[in-house]
Amino acid sequence: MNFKKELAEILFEVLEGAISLHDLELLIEKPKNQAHGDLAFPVFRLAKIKRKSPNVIAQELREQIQSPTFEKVEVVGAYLNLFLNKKLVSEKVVNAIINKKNQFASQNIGNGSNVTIDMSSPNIAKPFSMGHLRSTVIGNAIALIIEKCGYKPIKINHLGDWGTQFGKLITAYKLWGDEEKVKQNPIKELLALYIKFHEEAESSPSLEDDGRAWFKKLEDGNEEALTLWQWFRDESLKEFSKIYQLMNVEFDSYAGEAFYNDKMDRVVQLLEEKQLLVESDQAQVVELLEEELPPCLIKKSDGATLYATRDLAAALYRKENYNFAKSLYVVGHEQSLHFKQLIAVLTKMGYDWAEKMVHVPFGMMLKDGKKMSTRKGKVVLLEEVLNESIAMARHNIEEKNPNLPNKDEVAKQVGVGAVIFHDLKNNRMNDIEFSLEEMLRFEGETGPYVQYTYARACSILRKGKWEAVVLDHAYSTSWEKEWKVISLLMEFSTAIKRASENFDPSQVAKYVVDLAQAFNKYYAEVKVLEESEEQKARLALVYSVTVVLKEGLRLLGVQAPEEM
RNA sequence: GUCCCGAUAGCUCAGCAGGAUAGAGCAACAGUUUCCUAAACUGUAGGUCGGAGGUUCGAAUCCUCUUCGGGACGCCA
Repeated sequence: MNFKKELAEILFEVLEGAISLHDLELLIEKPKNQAHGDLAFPVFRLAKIKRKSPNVIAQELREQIQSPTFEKVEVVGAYLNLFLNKKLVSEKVVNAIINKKNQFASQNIGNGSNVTIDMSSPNIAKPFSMGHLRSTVIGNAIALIIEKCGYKPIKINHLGDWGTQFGKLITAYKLWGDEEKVKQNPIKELLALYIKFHEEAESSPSLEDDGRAWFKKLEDGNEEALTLWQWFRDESLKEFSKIYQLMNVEFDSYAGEAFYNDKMDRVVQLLEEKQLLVESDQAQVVELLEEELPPCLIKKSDGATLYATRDLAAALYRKENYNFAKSLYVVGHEQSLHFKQLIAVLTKMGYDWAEKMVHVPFGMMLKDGKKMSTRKGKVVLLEEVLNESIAMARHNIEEKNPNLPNKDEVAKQVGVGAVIFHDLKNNRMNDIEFSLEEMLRFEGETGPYVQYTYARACSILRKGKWEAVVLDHAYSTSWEKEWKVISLLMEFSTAIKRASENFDPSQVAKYVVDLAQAFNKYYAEVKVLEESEEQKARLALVYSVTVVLKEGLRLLGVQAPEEM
């Protein structure tokens, strides 16, 4: 159902190859102004080749385009404006959706190949902050979108469960910790200890050395260190799983940094064999001079490993176990240097698959224009935000639809949907200033707006007793009033494809808002349930919209209640 | 200092494989419910697309320079 391609092929024939098929497809555009038709072809390029005025060329072309797909071809200046045959196209689209249901717009670009997605990755013993929300939500949406395009996503929660921070935490716990208090409120207590550590370290820098020493012990298998670490980890995971359940996110693997503890020797060995390891200030590094990057630190002067070491081990492990076609890292953009180094080192090691690794960066969640810092206790907790959002949704239901049967369930879907959608609707590179007010807005370009549109459409179908039978006959409508909605329905697969290629869920979020807006306008203009011979066609349109809105929201990780 | 991002309406942002008059939402103002859920819809107002050059028939979009904001730059992750 790609009419752009169809037009390109017609033009290619007519022009006898003056412009390649590929270029033609790029030149054909979708006019912003509906009065300019559904597709347009600017002929400037031809004017140069043919040495005729653009307007003359356009006039000539108009005569030569003969296809039932286009009901009208107009020339305006140097533009060829084409109008699709509304009846033919609309019925094609609507029937395709009725037949394929949620499989509509599914594609098989990926051919079932594996794509690993490193995402979420919260730090153990720290609260799940708004910052981690972004990686979780973006990663989850990318997984769903690429799956729709025929890839097999493998979601990996690369838990931050290893590193010097645990040495610091153990130090702090041994100095000031209270077992009972930690048991009662693990995350909160551990966070308090972590903050206290950094406060105290300001005046007594030797604490930092103690922290590093404890981490070294942990890495060397010291029993006391390991027991504490295991305890912190278990408690943290319990807390995290509550949030993941709330957001409906699941993982294929929880192999975090600690998982690679026994796999790092091999990396170091490989680097040595390839003579890439250099000593520098008692530390082991890989120089990246030709790449014009700073050196990548592999081992600290005390022999302990670093972030990069673990990520190298993880990359090797993932390649060997999942044989990925692509390996994505949904991690904040402040870490882009790290990933450049990582890929550079792997390339130096001779692994050509390093080029299949992609850092998918995103902007930061800011508070008062500044980065949030766990060390200074400047965090906003995701769980609190989600709960507030759910409460707000619940309040709205009480006000607007008090007879709704499953209020709590719907409040959860709407509240959580609002938070997720708010994160996904804009380009992921934009920094987001944290604002509860913004997040809890349920009007305009928001998740609840789209959900509400879906609920209204579902309501029409219920009352209109719509049954999705496969219809092989024509509808008695001209599809004039429906056209805006139809032309958007056609674009669903394009939006998905773009989102998948650019790892950019906001393409789908924007699409779904556009469709909801178009439908709401239609809803205000046309009374579907009024008896008319056009009703069957209109119900088919409403049904099509519900299918696409629901699927679009699903691809973002947002649920769609049928009533709200 | 080097590198990476960003700058479009009062606010939050679309548009950025160059195309026809730069679009939404929020906020403001004025309206719409005997009729499919008003979490909606309609209308008014709001802009030298940070600045300066360049490429082009055509630039918010591409190139160069520049200003401002954010981030990263070896023993944190």
